[in-house]
Amino acid sequence: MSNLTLKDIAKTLNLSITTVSKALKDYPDVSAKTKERVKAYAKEVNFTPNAYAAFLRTQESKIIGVIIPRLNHYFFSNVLRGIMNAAEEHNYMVIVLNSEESYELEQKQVDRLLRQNVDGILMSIADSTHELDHINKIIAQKIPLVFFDKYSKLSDCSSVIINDQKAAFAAVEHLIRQGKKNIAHFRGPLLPQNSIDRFLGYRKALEHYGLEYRKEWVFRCDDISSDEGYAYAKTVVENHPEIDAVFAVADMPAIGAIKYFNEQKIAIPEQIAVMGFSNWKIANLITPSLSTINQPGELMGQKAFELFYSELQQLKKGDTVDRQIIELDTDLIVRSST
Amino acid sequence: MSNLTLKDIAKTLNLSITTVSKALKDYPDVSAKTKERVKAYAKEVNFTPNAYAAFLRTQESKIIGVIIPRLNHYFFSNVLRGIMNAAEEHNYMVIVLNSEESYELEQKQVDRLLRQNVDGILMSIADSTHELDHINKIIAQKIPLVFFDKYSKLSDCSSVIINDQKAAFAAVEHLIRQGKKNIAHFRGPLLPQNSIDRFLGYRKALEHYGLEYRKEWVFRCDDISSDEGYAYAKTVVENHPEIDAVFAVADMPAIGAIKYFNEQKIAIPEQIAVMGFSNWKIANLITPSLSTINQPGELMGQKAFELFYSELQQLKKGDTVDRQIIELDTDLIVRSST
DNA sequence: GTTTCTTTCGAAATCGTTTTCGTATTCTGC
DNA sequence: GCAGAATACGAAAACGATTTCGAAAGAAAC
Repeated sequence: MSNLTLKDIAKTLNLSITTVSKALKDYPDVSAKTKERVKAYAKEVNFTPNAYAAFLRTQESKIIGVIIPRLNHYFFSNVLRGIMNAAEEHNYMVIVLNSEESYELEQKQVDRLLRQNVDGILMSIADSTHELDHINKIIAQKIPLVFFDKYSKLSDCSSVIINDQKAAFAAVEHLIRQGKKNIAHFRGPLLPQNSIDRFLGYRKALEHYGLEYRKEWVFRCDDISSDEGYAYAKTVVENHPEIDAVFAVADMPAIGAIKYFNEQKIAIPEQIAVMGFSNWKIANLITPSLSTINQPGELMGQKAFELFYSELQQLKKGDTVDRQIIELDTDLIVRSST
Repeated sequence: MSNLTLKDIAKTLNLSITTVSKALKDYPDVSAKTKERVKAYAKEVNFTPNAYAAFLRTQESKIIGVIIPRLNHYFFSNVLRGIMNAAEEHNYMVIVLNSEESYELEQKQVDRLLRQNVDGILMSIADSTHELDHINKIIAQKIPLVFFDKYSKLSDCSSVIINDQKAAFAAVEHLIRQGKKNIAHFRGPLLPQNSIDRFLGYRKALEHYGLEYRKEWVFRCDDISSDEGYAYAKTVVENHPEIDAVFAVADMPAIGAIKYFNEQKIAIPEQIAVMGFSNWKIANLITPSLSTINQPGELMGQKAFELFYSELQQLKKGDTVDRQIIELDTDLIVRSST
């Protein structure tokens, strides 16, 4: 019942362990008849080779590690789902670790995964990660590494990303086309590339449409929280009444802003329009529903796994791995807030 | 550099593999001097024993499996976080699998975990799970099993749960104390115990406060979605104008209802009050903010891991395991929707 | 000086699988 | 009937750590 071994099968079938193992793996030097017999019995008793013993020889754990900065974020949950479904198809297990956006924790989690001898690592870099020793350690060990969403421009690894700058441009362009002229930006923290790129997309759109960029209309959300959005919305209303639209780095600050505007009975989008980024589930549930940019989370996870898998195959063949960067399309989702 | 072994250490220190292994594990039959030498060197070269080789002897994988019905649910994300943090403290890795609320998939995932030789399984049963063969398989293999949130009344396992009935009672009691007399219930599907218990709590509260239970005021949300809440809110307004409060089985249907009431300019909570269940992040962000029952997700995850760990220790000592059921407290969160 | 007891170490078996290499048997062609 | 090739199987050595058991060396006791 509980986990029988090759030895057990060999004994009952009066064969050697070797032959049983080879029969199950379709080695050419086992007769068709014996193969049949072994496979039939193996299926009957529901035999599965012990993963740990197998590892000792093959050095393949059939496990990948995933490090994400935040567990309870809708977007990352979706990515995780995409990864897990793709992994399942290829019979891979997924160990999930959490960096909590902390550089130190991220280093530690990388170490844990390396110790576990995972076959590959998929990760989204923490906002606070400023050095890449741990990343280089992975690369040095020749373990496939794939970034998703938040990557490092400094190390050339396979990545699945979106074009944040282009997406932000589209978002702001939409606001402009709705007739908005004084568009504020609730930007993210200074470090992660996404936050920078979205800010650059904002600037680029203003420039492209001949609108003036004003530093005092940019507010920084370090935690990307709804509270920050709420607070800045208050600042906007009280100190910058000329502002007629807000483009936020993420849905959370946008929703916080909407909450404040709702409370103040400020008409959205007539008096002030609000644009988010990410298309969290919640975006469609608030009143007014939030216009935003859709990030394809599940697809991103799936592609990330596929990149890992292809790198692994190349490594096994001894080829040099060619690292790819896949840029996924985003969609402008227009709802009632713009 | 990359993963040296006991053999390597033994060679450089001119000791046997045995002695090195024992020194690292503080066996009494190694001299203090040798222990020092070995440990110092091991730390210097950052040695960590190969988990797979160790497993072959100890049969301990230091990995637990977690099966959750939905990955991108705020509540389960929080539970996962609690599990992962607790696991990390005890140097355990976590393999996460997804049942998508499907009985078939749940069975498959259990099989995968058993094949992986995890040291324990923590799971929340899928809504559609109606048989327990896979559960019994786990128990038969003497692998610690802990349920969280959604458990099975039929198999006695350690569980971490909330008292859904009591919590629902408190929610409805609150509505009654606010002066509401005609309280509808958007209940969940027929199968999972939570949904049943919340419904029973609703009935009990009505009964306790001398209000009539009316079957036609109970609406079933099979998907526990906001769309269902929205649709039923419409039904309520159009067909049951006497209803002055809604208690929903979860935040999602409650939010859907609020969306509809907002659109119809029905005053919340004056004309109709709305009560959710779970306290998702979103509950505090909509307008009006949603009163709800707080479920302590992270704590639940932490406790679930601890139950597993204590069962494991008992098993290792050869004791009979005593299975516990931990009931966590919920809080009534009163916001603007009631 | 002989015996007994500690202390400290190492040889070797083990976990379950994979894979190399060797051997026994049958088959082919002449 | 025989060399040579093809076919079918098994013995045994890995993989890396753990643990049992035995043995050497020194200390203690008489």
